[in-house]
Amino acid sequence: MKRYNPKDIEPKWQKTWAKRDIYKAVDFDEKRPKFVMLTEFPYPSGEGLHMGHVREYTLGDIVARYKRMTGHNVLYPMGYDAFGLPTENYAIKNKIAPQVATEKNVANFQKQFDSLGYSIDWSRSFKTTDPSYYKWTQWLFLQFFKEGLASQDEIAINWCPKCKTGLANEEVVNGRHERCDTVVEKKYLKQWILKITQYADRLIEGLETVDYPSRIADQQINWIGRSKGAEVVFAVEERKDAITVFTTRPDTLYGATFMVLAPEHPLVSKITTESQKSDVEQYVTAAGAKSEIERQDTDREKTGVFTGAYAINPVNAEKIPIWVADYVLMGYGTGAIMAVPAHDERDHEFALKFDLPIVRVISNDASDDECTHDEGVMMHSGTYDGIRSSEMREQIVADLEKKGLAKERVNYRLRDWVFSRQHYWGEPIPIIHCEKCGAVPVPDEQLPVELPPVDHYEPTDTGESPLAAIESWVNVDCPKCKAPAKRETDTMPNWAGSSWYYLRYYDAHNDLAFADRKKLEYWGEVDLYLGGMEHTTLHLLYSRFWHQFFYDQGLVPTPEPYHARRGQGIILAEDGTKMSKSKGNVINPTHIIDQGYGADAMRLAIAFLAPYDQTTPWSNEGVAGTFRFVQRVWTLVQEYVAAEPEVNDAAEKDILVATHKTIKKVSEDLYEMNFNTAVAALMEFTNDLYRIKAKDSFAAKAAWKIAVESLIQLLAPYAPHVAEELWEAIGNEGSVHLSTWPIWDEAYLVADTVTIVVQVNGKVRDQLSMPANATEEQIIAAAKTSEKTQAYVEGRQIKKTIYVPGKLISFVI
RNA sequence: GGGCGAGUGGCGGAAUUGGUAUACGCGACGGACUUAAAAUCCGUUGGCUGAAUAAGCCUUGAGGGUUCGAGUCCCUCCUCGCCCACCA
Repeated sequence: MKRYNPKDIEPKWQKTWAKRDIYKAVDFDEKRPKFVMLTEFPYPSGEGLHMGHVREYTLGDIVARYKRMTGHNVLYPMGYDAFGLPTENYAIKNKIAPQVATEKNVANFQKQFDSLGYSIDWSRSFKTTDPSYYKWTQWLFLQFFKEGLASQDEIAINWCPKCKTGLANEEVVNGRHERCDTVVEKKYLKQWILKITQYADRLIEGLETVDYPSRIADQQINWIGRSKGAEVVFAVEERKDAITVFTTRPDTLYGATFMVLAPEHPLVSKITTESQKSDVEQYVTAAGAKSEIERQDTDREKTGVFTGAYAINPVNAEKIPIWVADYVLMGYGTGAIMAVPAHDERDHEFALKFDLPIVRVISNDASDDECTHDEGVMMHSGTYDGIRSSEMREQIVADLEKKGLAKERVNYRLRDWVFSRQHYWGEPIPIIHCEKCGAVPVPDEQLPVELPPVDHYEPTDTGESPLAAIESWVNVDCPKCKAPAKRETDTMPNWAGSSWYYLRYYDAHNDLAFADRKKLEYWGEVDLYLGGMEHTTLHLLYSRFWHQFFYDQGLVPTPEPYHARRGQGIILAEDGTKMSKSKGNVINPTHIIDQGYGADAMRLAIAFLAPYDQTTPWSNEGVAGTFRFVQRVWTLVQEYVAAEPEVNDAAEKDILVATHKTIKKVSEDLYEMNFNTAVAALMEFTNDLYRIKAKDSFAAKAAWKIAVESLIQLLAPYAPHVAEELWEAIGNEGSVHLSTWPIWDEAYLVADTVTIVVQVNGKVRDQLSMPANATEEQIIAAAKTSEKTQAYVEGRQIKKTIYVPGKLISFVI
């Protein structure tokens, strides 16, 4: 008998599958239901695939294979998200073109992909850096531009001094650039902006129509941060200026005892009085010099300075001082607040420090000197005294609105998307700047605007991309008026190409459109999208925004891109910490395969490890375990093949019951994505078959045939190579992966005998094996007379008997 | 400070949603095979008391409650993880 050695079978089948092209997705196949399985495409770094990739793609592959075997026309595609900083940095360091570095890395990734046995339709693959792809990224950008959703503005942006580029709000985590951990700075730059805030409500509402886990939906809703409130106008005393504030608590207006402007607020310099001028200027300069991290530190003591000016509270005409303080942020609301120290903790702290008046306007359970934001009954609020604060909230805005001093408003935490990067390795923004015509889109027939070759890829300190140095490329004629004009030299962020890539899989090689409408309609929504939780407020949000806009433009047939989203957990190192190069605890999936475990054992180990969405440490011993399991299956099937045919039907019933039980369990688990318990069920099944074999050898050949075939088929999504090899070994024609998934027969799952648990006062005292058709009376009688139960029941009064059919009897004494 | 989630053997994790807690795997221990080891195969393996594979008690982060019965439901508390955060 041949021993199980993955090296003998895995490369062989990988080649055969590629040659026979068995994983090809068929456009317009109407006979079978379609299923689009998507996993996030990788960034082809120099390091190759890591465990996180392998978990995601393996689980995706298991689902894709299962769906294929259940009769679906499956599209499981893969591509490369290749623009971005790591490749650019690599190119700078090694003085090679990023195009060349990308080719090299992609070739390496491809080799690794092949060795894992994924059922990907590679005919639809592409890189976001292919001009034939980014032609359409540019074209789609121009649709935003034409609708006024992409524009260039000079605004304060987050700037990474190390990467020398502007960043989107989503890329800044705790004041640092999420990629390189450098503290970001504020910088005023002319930047391209995508107006994602215009889709804020749609991005929230759309979540109700899709199947996302609540933690993903909640996180997006949280990030968008919709809050309902009102804008209220405060006049500045003895001036024509007015300060508009945003508040979610207009009910506390009578308690506003001062106002605070952000240091960057344009009114600061205008309203500051002569005597306060130097203090205010000093404060504003100092605030500007602080890093975002310092600014955002909530433990910091409040600072601020009085402007010398006063505002008039519109509800009671009271004169209240206007302060400047950096706890008010220019980027949220209007950059100015009305301060209500009695009902807002930050204002409270500020008032205490600077000895400002505190006026309580809501009466509730809180003690007098306590700051409380709870609801209650109004006080010190003129004619509103005595009504509920929640009622007051609506009324006061309506009343002020009549005087033009307030209006309802919704505010978002979400910021518009800073979309330009001052780097070489990205899609050029297809705009030409003409002195006369302004920003002019590059005409469709001139797309793509290809990246020109340059000598130096280094970013500059000036906020200009290296493309600006290539005069022959920059200087062009205006497409409109033919006057001399200049190309936009900023490029798009790495999130651009990934915002629509799934659509390209539907029609990867189309030169006339980003995808053919009929193909978009045929494939429709992505049925299942598996990816990392870390993309919830980045890629996932961005691509939903793009898709919703495309839908509005009539470019795509569905309002949302992904029907169901699932996030897989992180695989930690064996010591339970995050894998990292610096700690030297990185597990390389390729090594595991090469060590002799093979792809099948590794795929099983990944599936078996834990629920897919759980963060869990990796275990090398775990792969050893799944390898042993594959080996046991291998040996069992080989022995079955070699066994002499018999006609004895000794264990037929046991074999078929185990088989159908397992088919049911594995099918249901796969449907629910409970990969770990499905593998456990396959292991149990194998153990059962070994037990039956030990007792009766391979008698009941007919039943064994069903059992072995089912085992191989159920195993196929997890361990595709060994399943294929064994499928052939038992004499089947064609691929197991194109065979029909077995169906269980409930008839085998109805047991003749059931185990009834006997409890006395809630404690288990005995188990009875009873015929399945035994009546309640028979079971109670048996329970009462059982030897073990008697010791507890004898001589006592049974107060109550509970009978759960087929499960238990409980006596209360 | 706000939102979400989780605490079960030495470890990763099961538990039909209120009905035999610890499936499956790892590790460990014992045995078979072997000159020996690896590999493989067969056992045992939550804790305590017991010679026991007799019997009993205890056990799902802690404490209380509901129930004939709670890992599962309710209340209080503790710990950990993720996301957001001077967001007005």
